[in-house]
Amino acid sequence: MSYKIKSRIWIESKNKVFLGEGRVQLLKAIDETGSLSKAAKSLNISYKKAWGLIDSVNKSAKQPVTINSIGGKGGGGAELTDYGKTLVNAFDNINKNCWEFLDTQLEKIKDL
Amino acid sequence: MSYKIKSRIWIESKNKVFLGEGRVQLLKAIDETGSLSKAAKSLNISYKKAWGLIDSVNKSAKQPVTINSIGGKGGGGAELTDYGKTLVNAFDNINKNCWEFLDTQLEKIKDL
DNA sequence: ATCCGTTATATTTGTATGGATATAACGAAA
DNA sequence: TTTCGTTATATCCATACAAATATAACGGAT
Repeated sequence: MSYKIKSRIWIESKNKVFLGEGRVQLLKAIDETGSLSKAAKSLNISYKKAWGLIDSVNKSAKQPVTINSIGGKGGGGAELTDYGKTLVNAFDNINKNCWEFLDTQLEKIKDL
Repeated sequence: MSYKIKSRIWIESKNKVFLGEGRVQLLKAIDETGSLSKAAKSLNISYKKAWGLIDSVNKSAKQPVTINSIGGKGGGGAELTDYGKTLVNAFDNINKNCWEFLDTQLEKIKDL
């Protein structure tokens, strides 16, 4: 029975949360489904919460992270921009590196 | 206007939270004040919450982390064991290292 | 012109976490 | 044996956050 080190990391911009694990998960789901409502369903979160999250992301981002369209073919949709994909990849990379780093730190407590 | 990377880490044992930043803060306050109720006051949390936290810590720890006494001189009190001090130091060290590590990762997003 | 499924938004409802409060048990000291 | 301040515990209450619901706006396709 050994210990595990868990972590949550997030990026802040102007002292407000910009990107975290939940937001990145949502951005990935938007990329996969092409729609904010479908992405919310796939993550079992309410549309309202999902909308608030990407609204917040887009408002504090330097460039658009998603492009949301109302009406038209299929009623509209949402897509991840290239900039959004870059951010998602960068966050995932940092997060994965953090996990690996913390695994090395486990040595310090495994015998306590 | 640059980004900041924030983090919260915690240690789990048997899939339950064992030590996190809040618990470590509380353990430090117990060490400083000699009492659980005083420690709770100093952190502006309720006694109930504080009691639940250290009860949880002690229940999942391999050795006692605090020793709580009821009655007697001063009504009783709580003190951090040597084992508890070791845990607090180990957690603080890992947490600090994590912050430093994440600072190095900032480079990857600072131009995004 | 109508329909459709989506984004966008407000309002109401539900829930879970912590706070406030009350009280018992305890044991050394006076 | 009474006092004292603490730990331990239960119960009730408040408040913040998310869920559920409702509805408007939109624009391409039919």
